[in-house]
Amino acid sequence: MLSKKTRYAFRALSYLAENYGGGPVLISEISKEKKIPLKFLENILNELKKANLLESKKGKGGGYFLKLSPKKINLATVIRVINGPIALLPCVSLNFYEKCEDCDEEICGIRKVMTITRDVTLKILEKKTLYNIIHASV
Amino acid sequence: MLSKKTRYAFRALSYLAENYGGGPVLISEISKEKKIPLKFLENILNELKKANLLESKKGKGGGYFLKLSPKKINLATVIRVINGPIALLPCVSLNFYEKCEDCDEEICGIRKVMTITRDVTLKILEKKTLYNIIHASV
DNA sequence: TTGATATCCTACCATTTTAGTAGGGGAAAG
DNA sequence: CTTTCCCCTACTAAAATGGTAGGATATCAA
Ligand code: FES
Ligand code: FES
Repeated sequence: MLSKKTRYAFRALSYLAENYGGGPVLISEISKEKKIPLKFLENILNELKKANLLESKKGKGGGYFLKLSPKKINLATVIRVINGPIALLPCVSLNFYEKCEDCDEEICGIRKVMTITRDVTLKILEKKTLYNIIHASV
Repeated sequence: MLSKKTRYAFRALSYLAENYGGGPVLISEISKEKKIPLKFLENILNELKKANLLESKKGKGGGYFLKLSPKKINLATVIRVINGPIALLPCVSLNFYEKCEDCDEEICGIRKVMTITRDVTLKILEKKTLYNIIHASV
């Protein structure tokens, strides 16, 4: 399951997506509007910024805004930044690969199934963007 | 990601699947053969038993064995027993549903995408069985 | 150039989950 | 009636989760 933090990230990004092109949005506004603890949200937005999904401006008139168009930010990217691996096993992860101890990848049947699972999951999560989730006719 | 415990469960079940029909298998044998800490494995097998996937016999000649044929135990079931929900969000889970606070399910775009994701994932995990993972031509 | 505004950064903290360990109780076979 | 083996409760260390606190730093505007 995705962490609460990741769900917060999606909610915040939805808000920013809705305001795309409208200048910087205050953390405090997002916090209030989307009911996300302010200091926790601060942290989340900063991580998204470091991952190059957001930009920010300090001082009066400052705030956060999307660096890319909502159509160009897919859900897989967001999950990877905030939540970590999407695959169900480390030995199957594209971005966070780790070898399984005591298990031979060549013949491992569990791994094969999890690879298929990862592929179908990614096919959706990489295709769906912030634009899709704010214009939710799926 | 699946917990280490879940991976242990799969390994243990694979072993039991390979020995299906051959009488009870000792915990200590599985532990040794699959390199799983014995006392931890004890715990895992017991949970699988309570979930009606395994049966056990005490005393000499005892041990654990599959209650059903390997073709009848699918991976989704095992994951649910040991790991919990398969869906990425509680509001999308079929077996562990919980409402999301501060979010309207009717219009929530995130939920819609996660529902699709859950469906394709389940389609695989419910179809693939222990039999598939021990005869791993996928 | 100074003050107000807002993000940035470091560190801390409580609670829960994970990954085990320890030790004995109790059924069954022989 | 003893050995074998599962069953059960309780404990624990370490990590992850879900936050808070407080100040540093950048920017704008009077
Ligand atoms: S190689 Fe990763 S589970 Fe077997
Ligand atoms: S309803 Fe669950 S994320 Fe919106």
